[in-house]
Amino acid sequence: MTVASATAAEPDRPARVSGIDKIERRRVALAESALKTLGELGYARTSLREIANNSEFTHGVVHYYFRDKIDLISYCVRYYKTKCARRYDEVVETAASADELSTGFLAKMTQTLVEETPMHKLWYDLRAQSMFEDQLRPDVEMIDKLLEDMIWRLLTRYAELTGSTPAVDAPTAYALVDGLFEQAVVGYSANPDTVPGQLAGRITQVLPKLVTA
Amino acid sequence: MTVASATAAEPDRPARVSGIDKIERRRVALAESALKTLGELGYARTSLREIANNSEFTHGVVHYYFRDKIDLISYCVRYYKTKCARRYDEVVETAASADELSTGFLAKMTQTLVEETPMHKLWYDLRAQSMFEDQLRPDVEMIDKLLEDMIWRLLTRYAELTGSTPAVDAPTAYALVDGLFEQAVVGYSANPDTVPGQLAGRITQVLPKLVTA
DNA sequence: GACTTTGTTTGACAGTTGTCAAGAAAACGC
DNA sequence: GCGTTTTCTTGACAACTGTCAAACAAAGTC
Repeated sequence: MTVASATAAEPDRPARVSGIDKIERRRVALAESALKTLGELGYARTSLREIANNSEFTHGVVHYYFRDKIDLISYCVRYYKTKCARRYDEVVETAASADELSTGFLAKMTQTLVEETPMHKLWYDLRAQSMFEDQLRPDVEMIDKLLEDMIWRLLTRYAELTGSTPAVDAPTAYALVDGLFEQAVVGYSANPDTVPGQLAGRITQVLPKLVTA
Repeated sequence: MTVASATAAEPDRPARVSGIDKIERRRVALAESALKTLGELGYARTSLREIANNSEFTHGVVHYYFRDKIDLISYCVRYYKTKCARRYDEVVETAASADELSTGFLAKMTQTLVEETPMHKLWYDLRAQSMFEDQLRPDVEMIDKLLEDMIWRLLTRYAELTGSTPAVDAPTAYALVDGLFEQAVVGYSANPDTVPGQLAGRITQVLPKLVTA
C-alpha cells in the first residue's frame, strides 16, 4: 500500500539555531502525550486526533512537528528507550553481593511492571506491529538490543558476584527473561495482586540456572 | 468506547438442523481465508473488506456468518488453536530417548517457524491486542493455557526420559520457551537463514537446565 | 512600528472503516 | 410447479482516518 519514503526522521525543517531545542522540547511534549494515549489504547486504536485531544495541542500541531503518523510513533519509540534501558544500571553497579543484586533487580522489575504497565503493554504491541510494518523495525531492533545489553550487564555482574560464568549468550538470556516479563505484563491486568510476586519468584528460580556453578 | 455485548459467539441464527454443519463449514472457510489475510497484514491493518476481497465471498457474507469483526477474529483465534496445540504430541509420545525427543521437538519447532511464520506472527500480534481489547482476552488465555500444557507435556516427558524431574513449574517453562520462540519469530523475516538454527541451539542449551540432574 | 519568520488553529479533502438493509438468487419442501 | 426459507449481492450510511492548506496569531528582526 504505502510505498512512501520517510525512513529517516531527522528534522530537515527550517529552524533557527537558537530555537532548535525549543522544537525538540515541543516534540518531546507531543511524544510524551502520545505515549500516554498509546499506552492506554494500543497502536491499532490510537489515531492522531485522539493523541491531539488528550494533549494541550490541536491535531494540526502534530503535523507541524512530525511528518506523518509513523514518524511520530517512531519518535515515541526512540524517546521511550531513554527511559527504560538504563533502569537497572544503578542496582547492577552498586550491588555488593549476588543477593543484593538479585533482590534489587527484582524490586525494580516488579516496580516498573506495576507502575508503568501501559508503557510495557505498548512496547510488546509495537514489537508485534514491527513484524508487519517495516518502518517500525529499525527502532524496535535498536531497543531490543538495548534491553538485551541491559540483561547481559545484569547477568555478567551476577556471575561475577557468584564466582561463576554465564552459561548462555546474551540473546538467549534476554529472550528467557523477556519471556517471563511479557507473561507477567499480559497477565497483570487480570491478576494484579499475584502476578508481580510470581514473576519475582520465577526470575529468582531461573537466574541461578543461567550461570555455571 | 465499545460497551457492546457479544461475548459468546454461538450461532443463535435461524438454521435448519440439517444445515447447521453447512453453516459451520462456511464459517471455517471464512475463518481460513481471514487467517491468511490476518497473517499477512496483522490485526491492525486487516479490514473486513480486505478479508472478503482475498476470499471467494463478498463482504456482506462475512456479516451474515459473523455478528461483527471481533466475533470473526475471535472465531479465527479459536479455530487456529486446533491446528497448533497438538503439534508436538506425536513426538512426545513416540520418542524413546531424550535425544530422540529433543531432536524431534526441535525439528517440528523449526519447521513450523519456517512454514507457518504468518500464523505465529499473527498469534503474537493478537496476544498483544488482547491487552487492549477485552473481548479477545478469554480466547487468548485459552490458547496460552493450551500451549503451556503442550510445553509441560514435553518437559515432563523429557524429565522422565532423562531420569530427572522438572525444575520449574509449567507457566515458567512455557514463558521461557515462548520467549525464545517469539524472539525467533520476530527475527525470522530479517534473517531467515540463521534464525532457525539459532533457535534450535538455544532450546538445546536451555532444556537441560529446566530439569534437576 | 513595519515586516518577516515561526508557530498554531481551523476546516476541509479523499479515502477507508464497520455496519446494515433491501432486494436478487438459489435451495428447499411439498 | 409454486411458495417459502436460506443464502448472497449490492449499494448505501455515518463515522473515522491521515493528510494538507489556507487563515490566523505570536514572536523576532531591522
